[in-house]
Amino acid sequence: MKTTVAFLALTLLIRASASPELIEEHVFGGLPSEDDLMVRTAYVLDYDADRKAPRWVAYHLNANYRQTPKRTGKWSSYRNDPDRTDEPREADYRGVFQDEIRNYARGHLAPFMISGGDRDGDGKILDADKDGIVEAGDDPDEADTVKQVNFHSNLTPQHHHAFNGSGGVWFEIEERVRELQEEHGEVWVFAGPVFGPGNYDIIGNDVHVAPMFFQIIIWETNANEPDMEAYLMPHHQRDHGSIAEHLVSVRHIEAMTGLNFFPDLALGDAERMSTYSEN
DNA sequence: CGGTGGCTGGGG
DNA sequence: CCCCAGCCACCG
Repeated sequence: MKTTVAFLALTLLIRASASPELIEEHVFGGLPSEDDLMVRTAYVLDYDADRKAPRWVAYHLNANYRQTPKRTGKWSSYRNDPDRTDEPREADYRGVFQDEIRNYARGHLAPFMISGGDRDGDGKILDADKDGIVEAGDDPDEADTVKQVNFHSNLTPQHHHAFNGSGGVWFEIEERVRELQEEHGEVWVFAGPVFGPGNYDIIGNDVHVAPMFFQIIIWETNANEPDMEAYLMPHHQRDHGSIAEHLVSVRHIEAMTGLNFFPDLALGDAERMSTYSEN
């Protein structure tokens, strides 16, 4: 038993230490949980195999990373995660989108728009002219970064017309992320589903549909005073009003999810309890 | 399996 | 018009 625990601890340690600099970059203030970490070039997530969904995803975003190839062709294809076998698959979503009520599409948690930029520091990006074709001057080394963001482990069922698609509240929160990135230069984001006690809609082979989702957007005003907006959004609600109506405290999201945000930061109650307003 | 191309829809 | 979020059929 002791050796099993030691082995598990060692395994987690090795996984985490494989890319400590990426965890440091993407996960603001420390890991909210540490069950099944997956470290990718553009994002980090903690996977919940029982629900076939991430507990959370985290990413750092700046103007550089927004330089993605056009989302078309191979850059728009969803792919199976080569490092998992217990993730949702394309077949799990089959026919669901056509259902008027259960109009679920595959929604990115770490969005496509963060998957670009010069990550290896060679001065080149994948597709400067956004035509979707790798050509002379492009950096093919950045192709994996784009493909990773389209892995099924980073996708969950999201109601397209009421939530994920244009006009939906998730779509508008992602617009808010872009807006804050442009305003402050760089932001950090946590996003994920909220499962409480109770029953959930299930699609395909035991893929759980979250009844709510959260996003926390963080930026730095100075080294020790992060500013942030935390949102909690119902999944099935077409008329969602202003996104400001969904602002909550980080403590609220922690209570709903069991996660522990910013464990490495000495944040006072003011930061954790406040509800932040737009502008 | 990966790649191509055409489609829906809201908003600026 | 473009952007962004998605869908599907079809082909090698």
